[in-house]
Amino acid sequence: MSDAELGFMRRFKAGETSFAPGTIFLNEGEGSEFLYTVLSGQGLRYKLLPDGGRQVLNFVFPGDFLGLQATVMGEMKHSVIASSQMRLCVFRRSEFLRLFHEIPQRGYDVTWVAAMEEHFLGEALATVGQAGATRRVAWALAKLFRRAEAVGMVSGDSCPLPYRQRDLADAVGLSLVHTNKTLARLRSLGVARWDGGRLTIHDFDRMTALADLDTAAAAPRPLI
Amino acid sequence: MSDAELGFMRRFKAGETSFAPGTIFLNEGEGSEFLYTVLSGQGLRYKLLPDGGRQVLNFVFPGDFLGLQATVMGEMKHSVIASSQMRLCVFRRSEFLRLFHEIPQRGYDVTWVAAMEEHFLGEALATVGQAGATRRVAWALAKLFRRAEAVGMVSGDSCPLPYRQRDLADAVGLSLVHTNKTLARLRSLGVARWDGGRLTIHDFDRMTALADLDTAAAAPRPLI
DNA sequence: CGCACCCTTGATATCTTTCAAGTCAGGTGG
DNA sequence: CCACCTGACTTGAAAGATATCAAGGGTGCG
Repeated sequence: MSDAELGFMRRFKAGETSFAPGTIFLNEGEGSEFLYTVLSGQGLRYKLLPDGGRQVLNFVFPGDFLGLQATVMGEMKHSVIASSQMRLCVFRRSEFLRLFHEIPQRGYDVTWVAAMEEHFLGEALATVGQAGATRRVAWALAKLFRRAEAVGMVSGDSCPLPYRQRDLADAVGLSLVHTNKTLARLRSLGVARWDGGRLTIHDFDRMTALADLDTAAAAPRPLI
Repeated sequence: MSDAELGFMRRFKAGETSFAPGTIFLNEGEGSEFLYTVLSGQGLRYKLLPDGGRQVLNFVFPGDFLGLQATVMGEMKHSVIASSQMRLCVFRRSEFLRLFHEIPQRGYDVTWVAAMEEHFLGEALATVGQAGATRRVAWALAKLFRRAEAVGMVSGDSCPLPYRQRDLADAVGLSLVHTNKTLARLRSLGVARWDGGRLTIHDFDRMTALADLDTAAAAPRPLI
């Protein structure tokens, strides 16, 4: 880091914070004084629908950058909830515009992150819009596993997965019951199992085949 | 525009170009030497699936910024096709990083656009994932009308809509047949009709109610 | 012990897809 | 001008996938 960068970051960073599981710390429709980078723990981005439904937009992992929408568009367009204990690095929204002026390379990195998020949502939309239940669920589990892998949370063939079946169902656009039955099918096929807060992939090749994903690992993410 | 901005833009802009309906000018999996801003005409962003399916990610309107992914991630993650005759402003990818250094405000605008796109895809995902057929189609038509409105393409209660029913079906994740029947239902309800390349909204209130959208107009978009 | 919350499973209802035809308009060649 | 073709739109009927309803089982916790 250059001196300019260090100087800016000192002003930009407001501190660190921690949230307990179940805490909603960014709220759809509200602004936020802060931006966050996830240091540890996992959560969910989601939207509530007027009719009571919920769509999970993405699973939040360490390294994720949260609150950009509130910063550039004035208010959050989705909410974020902690699913496990989360530790976050806190930044001042008020300094955000200056980031582009003082350390342009970091501004570019923010754009990179936003483009990556856009890419992910496009893939999610294609999966939810076009795939049947098995592929949707397999895709979501494979994605989750890959992301866990990218941040070193995998040990052996399993990783922590502190979510509920309801969360997965709301992510892939299936009912809870059907999601449960689809998970049971994957389990009985010997492809993957999800027990006691951990996801285990027994046959990664078959999993990615079901998910229709290429076998490339997740791209590294710039730190913000 | 400041002098710095003008000087940069002169280097950044490579010219203008035009594509005939049916031309695929950005291709999933390929890089692109250029970035584009749409001057006129309409198109589609879409992804092809290995099994032959297609997901339309968004409808392309004047003012849209295309090719960001190829620039920041090395290759396009979706394709773009012209649905009507399109005129585009062409920029050199090679100068893109310098944009952040030389005119940071424009760098911020790029981030704004990316965040907006992310917001749209989130809303699309929520609609496709949670809503039934009528709401999905009503949502898409209402969105299209709003976007046309924002760029002055609406006259009276109708706007041009140079797409096929298949395009809409692939956008909302329904079969062509079911999309057709849903359109017929909206027509017989007197809410909207889509004929001869034009969309007419007879009852905008009922339309937005069906679509579950708020009544706010689309936000203005920075020019790039 | 009883309550909550989550996961699981079977049966039934609903929605959506698929299949199969048929219409209609524009374009082309005789 | 007409026969023919193609692509897009339309419609009905049957098949298939998913949602909803209902109920039981497990676990942690007050």
